[in-house]
Amino acid sequence: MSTRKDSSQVKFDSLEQEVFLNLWRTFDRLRSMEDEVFGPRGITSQQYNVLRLLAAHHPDAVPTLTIADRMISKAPDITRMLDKLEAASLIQRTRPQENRRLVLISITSSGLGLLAEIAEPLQQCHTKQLGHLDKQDLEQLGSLLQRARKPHEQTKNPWS
Amino acid sequence: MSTRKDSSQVKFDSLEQEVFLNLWRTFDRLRSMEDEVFGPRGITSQQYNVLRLLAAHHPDAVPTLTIADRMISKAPDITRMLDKLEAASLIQRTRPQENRRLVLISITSSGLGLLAEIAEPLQQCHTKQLGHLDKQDLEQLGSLLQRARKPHEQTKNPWS
DNA sequence: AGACAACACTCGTTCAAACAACTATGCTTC
DNA sequence: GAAGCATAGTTGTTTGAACGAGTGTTGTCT
Repeated sequence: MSTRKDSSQVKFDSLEQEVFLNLWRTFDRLRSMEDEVFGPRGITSQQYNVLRLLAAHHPDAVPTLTIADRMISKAPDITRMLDKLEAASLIQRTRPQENRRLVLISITSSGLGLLAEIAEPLQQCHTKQLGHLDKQDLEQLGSLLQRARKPHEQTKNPWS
Repeated sequence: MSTRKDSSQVKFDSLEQEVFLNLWRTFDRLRSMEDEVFGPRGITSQQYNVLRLLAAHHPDAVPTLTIADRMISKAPDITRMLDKLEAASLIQRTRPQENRRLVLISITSSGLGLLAEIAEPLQQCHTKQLGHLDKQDLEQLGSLLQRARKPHEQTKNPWS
């Protein structure tokens, strides 16, 4: 049945499948570690990444759908996600006079404060996640991941 | 602000963070491709992996929580997930006389049929996902992913 | 034998994700 | 300058995930 070595208990149908399951498993483990940082602060990792994006543009504001495009994982319900961030006073929305279709989003000082507060424990988490790999391994892993998804990327996102 | 090269539009706080975001992004892209295979068949990728696990043990049955342990991504609500598979007649449950705490799960012939039916389009999907990488790249990526999560694995799962 | 702890799930509730249909605004073209 | 189309978000609804409290079963200890 399997074309792979039988020393493993799990049989994979192909090397590609095995790599994908490895990817899934590894992501799930590392994500659950991040969730332990974000959860107690009342935000999700997706929300955190919105805040980071807005902080990078601060003090400029960013249109709603531009945020959705730049999300790491695609977010079809960006509106409700921003609703929660606005309710928590971490972001604010404005409708510019010159184009009332747009809704511009900007981070508040509370949002910046939360980012500052979360920076250190998050960096500790990242070190715990991947600190056991050396620089060369990390760069190689990052490079392979980029090459793996390259044919499946949409145009003009900031993920080279 | 960034300790990394500024050629990229996105600033990363650390190499570890950059790799994690790469992992997330790549997983999200590849997963959405798989979902296109599973979605029309009415199952999720998690459900598919339960069926695969059961097929590997067939004709033996597997206790509910053993399945939950072996899932790729952890599944706290395994019961309701199995409910759906049972409602679709893909699995069946039995309570053994000798230990009525257990609920043993086994795959039905319908379940095996679905697996057989899905095998080819899924393999095509895997090839589309990662077929552009050669064998050496795939093995290296798989190996790096395993090493990345190694310190965070619970005991005795089948993921070496 | 009865109490109690451990085990294996199950159920209730709340919360987020997904997809599609809809509203509001601006642009174009005749 | 009204009709039609494109743009930019929003809302409705359905579905799945998450967390914890609760139920039935068995083993253990005195």
